[in-house]
Amino acid sequence: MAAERDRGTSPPTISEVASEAGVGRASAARTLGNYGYVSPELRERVLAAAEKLGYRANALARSVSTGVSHTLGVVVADIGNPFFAGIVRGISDTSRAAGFDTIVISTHESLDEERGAVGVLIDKRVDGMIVASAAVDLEDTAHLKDAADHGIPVVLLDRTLPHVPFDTVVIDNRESARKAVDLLIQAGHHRVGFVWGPPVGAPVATRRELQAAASRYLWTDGERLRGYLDALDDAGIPFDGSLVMTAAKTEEGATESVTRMLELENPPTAIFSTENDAMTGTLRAMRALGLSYPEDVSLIGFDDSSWASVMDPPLTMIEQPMLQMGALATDRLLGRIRGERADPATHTLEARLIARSSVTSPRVRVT
Amino acid sequence: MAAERDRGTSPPTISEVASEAGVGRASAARTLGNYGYVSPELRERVLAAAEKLGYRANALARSVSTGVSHTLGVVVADIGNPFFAGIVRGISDTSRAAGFDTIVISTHESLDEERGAVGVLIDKRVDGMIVASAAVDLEDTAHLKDAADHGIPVVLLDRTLPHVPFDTVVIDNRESARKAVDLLIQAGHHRVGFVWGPPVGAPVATRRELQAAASRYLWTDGERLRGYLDALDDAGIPFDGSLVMTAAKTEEGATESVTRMLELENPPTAIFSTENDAMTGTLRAMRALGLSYPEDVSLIGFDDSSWASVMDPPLTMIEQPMLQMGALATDRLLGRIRGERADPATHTLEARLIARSSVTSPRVRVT
DNA sequence: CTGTTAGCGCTTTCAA
DNA sequence: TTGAAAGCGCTAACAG
Repeated sequence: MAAERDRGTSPPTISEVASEAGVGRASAARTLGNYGYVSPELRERVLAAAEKLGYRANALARSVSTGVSHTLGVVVADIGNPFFAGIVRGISDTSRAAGFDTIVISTHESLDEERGAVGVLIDKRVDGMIVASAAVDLEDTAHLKDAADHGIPVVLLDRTLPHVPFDTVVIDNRESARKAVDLLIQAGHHRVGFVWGPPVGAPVATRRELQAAASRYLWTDGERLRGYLDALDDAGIPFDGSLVMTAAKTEEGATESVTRMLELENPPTAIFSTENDAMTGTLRAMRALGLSYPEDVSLIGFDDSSWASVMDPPLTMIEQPMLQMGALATDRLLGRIRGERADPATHTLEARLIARSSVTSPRVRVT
Repeated sequence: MAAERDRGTSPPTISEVASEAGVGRASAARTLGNYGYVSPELRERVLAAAEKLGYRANALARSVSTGVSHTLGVVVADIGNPFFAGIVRGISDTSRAAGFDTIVISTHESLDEERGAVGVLIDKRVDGMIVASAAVDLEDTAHLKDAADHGIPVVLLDRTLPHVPFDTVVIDNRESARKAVDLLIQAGHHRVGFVWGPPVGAPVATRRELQAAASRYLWTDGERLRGYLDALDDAGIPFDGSLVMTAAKTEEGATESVTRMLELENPPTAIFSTENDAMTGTLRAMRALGLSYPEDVSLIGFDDSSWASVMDPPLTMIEQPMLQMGALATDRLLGRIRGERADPATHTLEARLIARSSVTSPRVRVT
């Protein structure tokens, strides 16, 4: 039963339209649902009746019948984060154009919340879902497999997962980071700080230890770290654990870490920050120490924004194609929903390094 | 009929669980839906069967029966805009905690898209909706009334609408703007530019003309403009149309307008920008002209961010309580959904002026 | 407590 | 072409 909704005020159903028009339910349904054959004459009467009653199809009931909801699920860590907001904007625009709406859920980077979110999306019978998963290895992906088992296509966004049969859209984190750090090295820097590493707490001593730690955390962060190491290797620069941030991934954590680095006997002459908050944290630390860029330390950051370009001097940044990522992920998902059968593929978009004025040669050290 | 979904792969239904458990459909439904009485023994068997089959309730079917979807609709201009992203984050968090998911739709500030969005949400039988409407007067609100007529509570967010029976959550735009401009005036400024007025194209000559124009555009912008005029009035400073931006509301528009103002014979000594992009556009214009703040021109902007505080010098900004706005709007909506009957009210949250270092006394003019 | 049965609003088969 | 009737998966009266 329809609970205790006002029988009088409740929206008109297709049956009511049918009797108002003096035709059978099926004919009303056919014209209102745009399928099957209806004579122009009946059609007209049904339309008039619908108009008169203010009829609106109940999409839920329709979905129960057809098994199609025209709704997509989107699971991200934090919709308030400009990066994800940009992605969601891309998803939203392209899915809406294709006639799909999106249920967006923020998981606060918690795997448990993510499981709940995916569960709810399955229950609500979304036609597909896009997820930026907090999972790091295969054992954490049962919920995604669950969705797939229910016949719901999944595409992974921003983060890959090993050995998992889903289309995936990411950027070339490792290569972007490598290019950025390489730019710094080419400018003459040998000591470059890395802000936003695996949040293990204490600084890490060996490179092996660091890589092990990285593999237990977010894929993107790990990749950027690998890119950093790649650049160091290419240039034959030895790894120094004291130049890698391992504090909590917050702006404050970044500020503290950078402060510590900058107070080292042999401080970094350049810093690469891998996140928006890592950059603002870095700037805050420098400010407090009375240091300027690029004179005292050269800077490159991730996630370009209008602000980065109006800083004085403007910051050299890596720009992620957020809208494109969202659009491509949606595109792939819609393809699967339409029944495309190709093997799952990983699409890697290129992030662009926007050279501005926060990089220069290191000052000759006065010892 | 369930279209051509694989009968074999299709998710198990409550009937299948029932027969697997060897009980009646109703008992299975009761335990799986957590209602009515079921003996522990049957309950156990049902649960086991459900587990075994990997049963998940079909929320759509449930909604058709109960008339409740546990889904909220959110309609904003642009989910990619950090302001709306913050609001949506607030909505998402508090609604999820109450067991509701959210369908988010971006309308690109188009009334037509908004109408479509509201229509879809009605069709999908959301239990309520929160909308930051692009409507400016009563005639544009038929779609909202439509939702209400369908028994769907609506709460307005960020923008009020006159003579409309909806709960509304906004900030005190006018008063915040007044305070900001007053701060500038108290510092000694008599010529303060206003960036982001009604986009009428050409500069406006009279104050009356300006106000008329403002009333045809976005409510928030109009209010901020009124606050600006209030502050001028309080200080007895005459209105000067050449100090009000009327170009397109983009960063480029702001840059051009500010450039024009700054090249005036008698340029502004302070600028109040009412949007994030208005501020970055302003900074860009100043940079191009070789002007610095606060020496050459004092600055106050709307929508604080991490970046504003790491600028050198840090910018004085007005901070909108985005999360709170979203949370409060959701709270009001959930109240209505629960059946609260109080008269619709407008809740005005306070925006905070964060004084930093972009305001100083005007330089004595060397004529 | 449990099962039978009707019903939610829509789609879709099937015979007329 | 059209209408009757069955079906989607679930809830909820109702009898027992």
